[in-house]
Amino acid sequence: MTARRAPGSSRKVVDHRTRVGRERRARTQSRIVAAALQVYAEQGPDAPVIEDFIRAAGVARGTFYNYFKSTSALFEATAKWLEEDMIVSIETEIGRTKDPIERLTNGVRLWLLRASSDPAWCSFVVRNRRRSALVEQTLAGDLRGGRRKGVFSYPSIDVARDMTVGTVLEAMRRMMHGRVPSTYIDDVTRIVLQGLGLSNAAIDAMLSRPLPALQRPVQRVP
Amino acid sequence: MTARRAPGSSRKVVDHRTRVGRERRARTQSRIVAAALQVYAEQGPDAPVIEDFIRAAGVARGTFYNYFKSTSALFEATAKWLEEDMIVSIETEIGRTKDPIERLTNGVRLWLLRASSDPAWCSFVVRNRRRSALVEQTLAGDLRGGRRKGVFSYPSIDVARDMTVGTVLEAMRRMMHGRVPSTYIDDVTRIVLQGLGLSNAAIDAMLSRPLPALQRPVQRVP
Amino acid sequence: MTARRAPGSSRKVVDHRTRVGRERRARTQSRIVAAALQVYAEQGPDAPVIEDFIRAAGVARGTFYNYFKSTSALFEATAKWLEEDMIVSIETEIGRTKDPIERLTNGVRLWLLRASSDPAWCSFVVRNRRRSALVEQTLAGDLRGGRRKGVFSYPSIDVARDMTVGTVLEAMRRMMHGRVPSTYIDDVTRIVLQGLGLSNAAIDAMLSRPLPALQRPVQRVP
Amino acid sequence: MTARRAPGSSRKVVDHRTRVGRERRARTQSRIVAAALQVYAEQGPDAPVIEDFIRAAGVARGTFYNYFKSTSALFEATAKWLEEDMIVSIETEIGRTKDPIERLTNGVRLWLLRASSDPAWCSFVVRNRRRSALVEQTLAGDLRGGRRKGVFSYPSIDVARDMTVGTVLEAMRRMMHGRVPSTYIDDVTRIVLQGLGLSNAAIDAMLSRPLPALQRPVQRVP
DNA sequence: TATGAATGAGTGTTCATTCAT
DNA sequence: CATGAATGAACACTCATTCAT
Repeated sequence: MTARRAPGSSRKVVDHRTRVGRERRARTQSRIVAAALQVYAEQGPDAPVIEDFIRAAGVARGTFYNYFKSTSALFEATAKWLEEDMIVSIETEIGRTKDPIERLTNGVRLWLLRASSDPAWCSFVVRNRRRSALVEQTLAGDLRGGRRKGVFSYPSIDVARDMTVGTVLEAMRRMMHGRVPSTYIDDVTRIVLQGLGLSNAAIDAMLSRPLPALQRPVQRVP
Repeated sequence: MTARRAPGSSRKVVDHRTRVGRERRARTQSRIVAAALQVYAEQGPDAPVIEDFIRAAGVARGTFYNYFKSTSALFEATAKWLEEDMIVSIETEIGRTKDPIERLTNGVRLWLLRASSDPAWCSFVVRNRRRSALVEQTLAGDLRGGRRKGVFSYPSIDVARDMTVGTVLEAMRRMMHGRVPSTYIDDVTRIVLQGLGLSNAAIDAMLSRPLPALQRPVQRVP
Repeated sequence: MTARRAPGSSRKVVDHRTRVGRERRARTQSRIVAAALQVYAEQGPDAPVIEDFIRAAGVARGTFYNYFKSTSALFEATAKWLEEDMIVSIETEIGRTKDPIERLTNGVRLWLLRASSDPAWCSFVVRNRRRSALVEQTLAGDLRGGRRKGVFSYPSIDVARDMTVGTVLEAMRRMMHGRVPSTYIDDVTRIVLQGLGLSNAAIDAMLSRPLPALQRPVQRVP
Repeated sequence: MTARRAPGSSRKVVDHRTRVGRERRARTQSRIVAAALQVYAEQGPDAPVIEDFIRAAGVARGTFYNYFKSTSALFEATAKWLEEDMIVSIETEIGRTKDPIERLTNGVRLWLLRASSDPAWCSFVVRNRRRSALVEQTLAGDLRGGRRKGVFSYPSIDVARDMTVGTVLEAMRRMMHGRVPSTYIDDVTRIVLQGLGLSNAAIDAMLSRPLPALQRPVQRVP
């Protein structure tokens, strides 16, 4: 019996409209964030203006403000998405590993691998002042774990963290500005491990293990 | 009104005026640069506006443009002066030292000492994207020297430089955002030396040497 | 898909659809106008934006434009409906009365009564710059009638109208911004009548008569 | 001895510069406020946009914001200046008069005279929602005084005020939209006084007195 | 040379209106 | 018809730079 339902307002139609609308909405939002990532990568966090974002995303000014209350809201959203993406991209790989030394080694390698294969991501991370809390926690855990096992040796956890993060960031800066030799990623990893007090033999052993490939495509938007 | 001036006295007066004028000019320019350093330290390189500079320096808008063609010219001048100041401040101390390991050790220690005692300088250096060519050259020389002596051991000069600079910058960032323990500077130096392959005994020996004090006052303008 | 429809049944279905559609159409239009009245009352005639109207009415943006060509069309419609509503609400009561003094007295009283019991209406009327032609005509007729009977006495019809309308509007403004004593409505009526030249005795006589209640519910939409 | 004073920075010169600057500043501010009054008179308080103000004043956008932080700040300034101007213009005349009935009579007459001779002022006052506190106080004082003398008779001070203000505002609205007969101002005053309970004889006596001319030029800006 | 009033291009944000679904 | 995503003209406000005094 269809008489109950007012003509033109069937539930199916509404659902379809809602679904299509939501999909389009999600797609546009993704377009804007993806474009913003590129823009931020090229210009840094302060320089770009709205015009840059909407031109890159191919949307109208008004459309932008349908999705983000302000330019700083866009930056937050981009950074947030990036953080979540990092979690998925990297933690997926090293999540199965329990050995903190191996985790840290492969974490640094995969991080730099991504930086070299995804310049926009690399540039955004370098230029963005805020660091991901989750990454910090993971790193601190591995640093402590490696020390507890008697493999890492450093004056304080803060200093160990500063050396690791600082070196990786500086390496990313170098990648941003030109090509690096094919051994560069392993070289950086090696000097970080050396800074953490690993013996040469242990470093060689760690680096001889195969690096798990980043399984998920690098370019992806929510 | 020039009729008042006795014939023949013109040159003397001009000389006096010129001299006084030059001195005043230099003084005003210094005021602006010194104020700008504070402003950049507080706000970073992108945020401040002309109003901030002239308010901090206590000059009028027009006066500003008598000394600097544009705001970016002010930034250049500030960065240039800072670089020259660094050369004087640091190189003065380690210039007498010939041993590259000692030079690098004390260079890092003095650099961090200055960062902790001069927050404006620290903040400016961290936030400024450009690196001083002179510092890079000096550092590279010492890194190569230490390796030639068989004390440093690193995969490549680039990586050694990235680790050293990255660690120091990250340490400065930490200093910017809060207090650090009194051992922090030596801890950072220690992990850098460890990253460069120094043995623990050698590190202890280096750090037990007294640190030459920064002899010149830290706050000084051209 | 039209193949489903049995031959010959088309008209009936269309009729049903048309009727239901018309009813729904009228209902939606009423919803929008009623909501708009509230919005105008709260924010005045210039401040509200489309978003306010559609949120208050619970319809989509597109739906709004199915019923009103523009926002100013909505304002016109709201004002027009209000005028028609006033006619019904007030004229219904005093329409039976022939004595112009009694008509004017009760007109003012009922008008103020409505203003005090229907803040949205009051606010809209006060803030709306346009005056209803019908009210003006009715008022002018009663003012002339009262003078012809020798009861009203004023310098000119324009001035009499300005005093009456101005006083009532100012009273409404007062009601909008706070509470008034229970005698306020009769006090306002009294001073208007005094301004029109009525004797104290005549005023007392007029105000002692019972005020016919507003018979139709105040909140009603076309 | 002039040697103490640095060349080119003599006190006289500085003073002159300061004085000239201040004068220019005051002149520009006046230009903007005067132009704004015209604009508000033509368009009301909500409609005009920055463009209207700067075109009317003949200044650049930036100049506007050198003087007023926002458009609402301009409105406040204009209203404030107008209030102060009203005080000078009207109170100057009736300030000498002590009799509250005469004060109120001439106050209403002068007010309406100004309204008819200064359309911009009239329009601004009518369209501006805020009322001057000083005018309200003065009016209330006179209304109470007249009643104390047994000349005014009204149900309550609020109602007397509403009738007086409402009538005058409605009269001003009429003036805004077209010409009025030469007797109009006295007619309005007459009906207000009648509304306040004055006898016809007393009204005639009051209106037969000569009206003190507005002595200060009407168009003037701070 | 010092001053600060004036300038206008540039930018962020709003909002009425359109239109594909 | 109902929906709500997309649009872009319009607007408020900023700020580096110029220039008359």
